[in-house]
Amino acid sequence: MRDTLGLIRKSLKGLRNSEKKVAKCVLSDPEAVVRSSITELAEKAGTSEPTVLRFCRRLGLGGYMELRLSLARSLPSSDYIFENVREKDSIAEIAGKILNAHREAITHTLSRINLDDLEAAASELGQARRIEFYGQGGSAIVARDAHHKFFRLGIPCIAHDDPHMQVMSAALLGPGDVVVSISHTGSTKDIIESVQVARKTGATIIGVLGSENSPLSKICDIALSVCSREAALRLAPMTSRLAQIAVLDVLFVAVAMRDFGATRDRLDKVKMALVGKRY
Amino acid sequence: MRDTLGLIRKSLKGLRNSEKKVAKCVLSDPEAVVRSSITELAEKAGTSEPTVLRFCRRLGLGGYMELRLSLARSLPSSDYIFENVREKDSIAEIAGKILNAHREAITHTLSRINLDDLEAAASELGQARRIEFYGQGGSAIVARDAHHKFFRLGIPCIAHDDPHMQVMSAALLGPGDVVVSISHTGSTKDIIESVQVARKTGATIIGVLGSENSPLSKICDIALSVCSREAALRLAPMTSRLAQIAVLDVLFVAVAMRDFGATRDRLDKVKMALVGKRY
DNA sequence: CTACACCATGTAAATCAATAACATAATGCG
DNA sequence: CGCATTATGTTATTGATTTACATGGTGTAG
Repeated sequence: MRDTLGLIRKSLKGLRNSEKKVAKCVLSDPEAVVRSSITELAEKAGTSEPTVLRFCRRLGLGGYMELRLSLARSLPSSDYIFENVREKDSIAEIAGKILNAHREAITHTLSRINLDDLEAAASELGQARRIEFYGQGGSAIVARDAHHKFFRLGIPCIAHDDPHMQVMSAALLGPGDVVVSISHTGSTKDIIESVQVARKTGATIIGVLGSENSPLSKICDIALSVCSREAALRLAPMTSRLAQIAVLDVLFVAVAMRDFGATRDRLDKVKMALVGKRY
Repeated sequence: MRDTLGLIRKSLKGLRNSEKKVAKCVLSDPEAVVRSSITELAEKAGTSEPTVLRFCRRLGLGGYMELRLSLARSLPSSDYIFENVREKDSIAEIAGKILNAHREAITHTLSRINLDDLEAAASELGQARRIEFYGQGGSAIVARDAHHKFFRLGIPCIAHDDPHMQVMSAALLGPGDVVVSISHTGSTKDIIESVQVARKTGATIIGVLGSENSPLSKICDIALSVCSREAALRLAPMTSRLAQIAVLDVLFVAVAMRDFGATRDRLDKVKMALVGKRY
């Protein structure tokens, strides 16, 4: 785990009081720490150098230098992260801004996501008798992508974007079945209706959502929110889509790893089937 | 410009001989520099500390510390980048590995992609009378995603994953039309056939591909290759898919920025149309 | 061809930051 | 209430980075 900020957040409770002051200081302005000496940070945190050092050690780092280096790495590597794309931007600038926003979204998702929920979701999916992925519009693409991965695991899967198909299919589910509802806003009427129908049947509902508090998050058994500051611009939800796909990748791999022997066989079969389609 | 390695490469010719030795050393193993003291680097480069320092200054950096920090930032931020997911991995480890692989893929795509090609592709797409996105299997998802973005720009678009629809549709194209062919392997027969048909009509072919030298790349007018070391594991092409989506995001934004006034109106209309679908 | 000058590079010394060792203050428990 | 233990700060040491200076080489002009 190289995500230093996430590591600090997780370690917070196990820290001494004055070390906590250091942690707060680092979290509030990591950028500054990279530029500061240990003396400066100690002063800013209202404590002493050895305390800062002890803080580093407790994080599992060798020393203060390592903290700086480690922070420098996990920090957005660019000046223009949250800067919007402008009309006069060159293609190089646009590429830089967009791809950095994407990278940033993934970084944030990694550091913010609730691992217990992730674990629980993987467990549910691994035992599922049947998985249905629901998504509308842009999220339909995420749903399809998820379907395209999970069917390889030998679990009956389907992705539905048609709301009618969703409710009809949802009505036929039961305990042991899992619905993965994908939504950027978490307030799309159609999805919410489909989920409500599925819920009544006793199926487990997992949400892959773009925002923390939404109507949909409240009716999911497990709600996974990706970080979506939807940075670079307001053109279309791009970064959150990428983050959602990434989260489903993680779930897919986690499920695949539950019984890797069997998975490997199936994946090989899938691969072999495709050979004839290529030159 | 935070891309320190790029900066070093560009500065190479303006350097003194012994400074060049330092530069070579840094370029050959930047990772090591982050962990080294100035003395170690000087020794490795067969020169002295002050030379290393002068090298830093010539790069516009304050000192050796800044070089280390700066390198740490521009380097891929993970230890386990190319490490495979293992069966016994915890969910936290899996998430770390997968998301880092994704981030890595985006970073590499950003640093490797040919900006002239990207520019040319954006220009073609911006002037296109009609855009068709072709992709099979996993790439069909990328094609759909692209369609889902580009149609907002008011350009007639379609995504086809059915090979029959592809060839039929391709046969009806002509000069001024653009085909975006998406393929991970670049050797899928169906796509290649569709592209060949489209080519004969005089349509422009843009390829968004996973590998550099493939049959498909040879018959594209513009071939954009994403970096796809398909890091974490062999389960399914995940990182390259993400990178392909990211590249299409960049193209979408670049095209959108060509006439931002008109684009903004259209995007607003799209957004307004969705309002009634939400709570 | 030689000598002077300047530029590149290395050596040695000084400074400053990072860490270790130690001392003191605070807190908890018997 | 006092002792013990732990948290924190002070001082000292070490080791890194940087500066100042000296040497050696190279190019040019006399």
